[in-house]
Amino acid sequence: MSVRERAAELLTRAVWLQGHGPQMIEAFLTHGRIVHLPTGAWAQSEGDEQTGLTLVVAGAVQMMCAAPGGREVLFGQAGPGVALGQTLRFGGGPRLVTLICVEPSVLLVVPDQALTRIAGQQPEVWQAVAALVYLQLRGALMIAAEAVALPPRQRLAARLDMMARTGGPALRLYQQALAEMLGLSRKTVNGHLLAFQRAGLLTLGYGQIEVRDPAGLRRIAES
Amino acid sequence: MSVRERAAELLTRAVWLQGHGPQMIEAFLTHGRIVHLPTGAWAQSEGDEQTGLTLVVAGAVQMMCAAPGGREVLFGQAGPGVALGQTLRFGGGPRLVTLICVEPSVLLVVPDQALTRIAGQQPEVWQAVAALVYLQLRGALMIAAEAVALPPRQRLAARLDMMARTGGPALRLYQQALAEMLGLSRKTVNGHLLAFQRAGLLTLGYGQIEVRDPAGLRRIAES
DNA sequence: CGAAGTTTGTCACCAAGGTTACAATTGACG
DNA sequence: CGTCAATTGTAACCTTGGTGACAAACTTCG
Repeated sequence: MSVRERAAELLTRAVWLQGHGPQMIEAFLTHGRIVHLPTGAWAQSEGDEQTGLTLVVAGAVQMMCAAPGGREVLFGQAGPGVALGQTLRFGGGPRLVTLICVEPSVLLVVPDQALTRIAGQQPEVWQAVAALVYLQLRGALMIAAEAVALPPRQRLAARLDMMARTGGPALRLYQQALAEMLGLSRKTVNGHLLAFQRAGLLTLGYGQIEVRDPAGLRRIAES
Repeated sequence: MSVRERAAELLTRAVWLQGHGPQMIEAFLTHGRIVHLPTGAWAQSEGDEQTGLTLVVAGAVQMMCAAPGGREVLFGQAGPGVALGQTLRFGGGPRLVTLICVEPSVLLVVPDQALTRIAGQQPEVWQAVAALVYLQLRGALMIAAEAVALPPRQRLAARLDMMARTGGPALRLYQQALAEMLGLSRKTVNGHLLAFQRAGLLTLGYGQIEVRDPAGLRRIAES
């Protein structure tokens, strides 16, 4: 399957595009650009194309955002099918999220200008972008609630469950990264992960976590 | 000044409405509804008007959202001028945020149907709503980053600075509520607040915190 | 196959917040 | 004006995570 076909399939499944016809997907593919990036590369770092819409087609990216004091904080990791929308025309200000590839990745990038061009033919594109932003708001609130309300053990379980639901049971991420995005130390995360493994909830590997019992994790998260 | 005039003034200042003419504000006031709510009342709890746009005109509301396990988590408090947009037509799903009045409050509520009616005459209303959602996304990410990256003391300072910036230096909230939305115990919050007061950064009162040195708080948050 | 770098598992010590409880204020309401 | 409920200030004890460091296991290059 070609990269383009893969992107089209992911867009077809996207929740935020339901209700829009295939010509919208066609427009994204036509006016957007497929970029291949190596591990460690930053997405959305080229001049005036800093904002727009980005779809992860293959690979995985870490999502970072700015915290008080200019720090960049890792708050999540996204695999194929995840899209991010950020645009200056909605409220302006700098880019909210920075993407960094944690493995060689393929992205579909649709810059603001391209969205404007698309809007010339299909004004509903803004509704689609708005729906995407709304989805992101939901995700961000989820993360905030998780961080504020849950103690470390529950927070870890909740996040693993969430990631397994969106990206499949085999999670490819390092314990260090997992610790960072939960605001915990690696030691603490490692300790709980080992306990979860002993309980049969998951299997640990090198740079990999295989979730075996999502329901069990959810039970822990809610305890 | 009448409630309606007050609402109009707040909307005129709203960042997410910049670029839209006064007829948009007029539309909100005409198709929306002014509601007076007592302390403890829930906003947006009436049948099919559960989603839409809400503007706090007077008073103060607590913002809660759902955490894993069906818990409701307090994550912020909003005063006059703050608006929340949530609509089923952007991605669907249940309401993201629940509002509860912490004092007698006046809200301008513009339900989904009203927005649809407005859109009949002014399709740009969806762009305004999208801009509002984008603002909320920024806020939610800020809270998430704060919770994940900052230790308790810095987190408290950062939040106080943020609240003072949006709602003025005299904050009307209880230490218990402040502790909840930061994910800390009241004892910890109280301890740091007393330390801040000794350092001359703020003054404590009964159900009130008066920020005197925002720059000092920011310095602590970034340390 | 072997070496270098990275990731994971583990330790001891320490600091910091959580829990529970109680007194002292303050505000609200009758 | 007085009572009651809520909020704030404070204490002792304890659990828990953070820090820094190190060995073992795994990848990935050469």
